[in-house]
Amino acid sequence: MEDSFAYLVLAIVSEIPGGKVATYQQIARLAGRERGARLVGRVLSHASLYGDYPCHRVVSSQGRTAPGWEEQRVLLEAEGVGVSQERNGRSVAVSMEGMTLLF
DNA sequence: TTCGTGACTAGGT
DNA sequence: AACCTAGCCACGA
Repeated sequence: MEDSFAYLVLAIVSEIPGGKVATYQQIARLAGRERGARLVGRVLSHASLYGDYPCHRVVSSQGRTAPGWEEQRVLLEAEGVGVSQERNGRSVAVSMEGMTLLF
């Protein structure tokens, strides 16, 4: 298997301090794969198979949370990350006033 | 090998 | 704002 990229991504994710979030692209860059944002998403979708990681602190460039994962929004709010959702609970996004919290 | 798919992005309609 | 398209990269049928 040799998923060195996966381990690298997970290592980076585990370094994200509470209250802050990173984007898939940011992580991809730190992992040495500028264009690998989708790969990061794929790795995180299976993160539970590798161990426990704060994957809820990773959002899209638009601040969008993962599709079909309502819990993520709750977890972020619990850490003090402002989450603004559209009137109808449509798109959920992390508060982006100064956005890009990263680490 | 080609094709469809996905926790992505950026740009256009 | 929502939807669509074209790049993107790894995987499995």
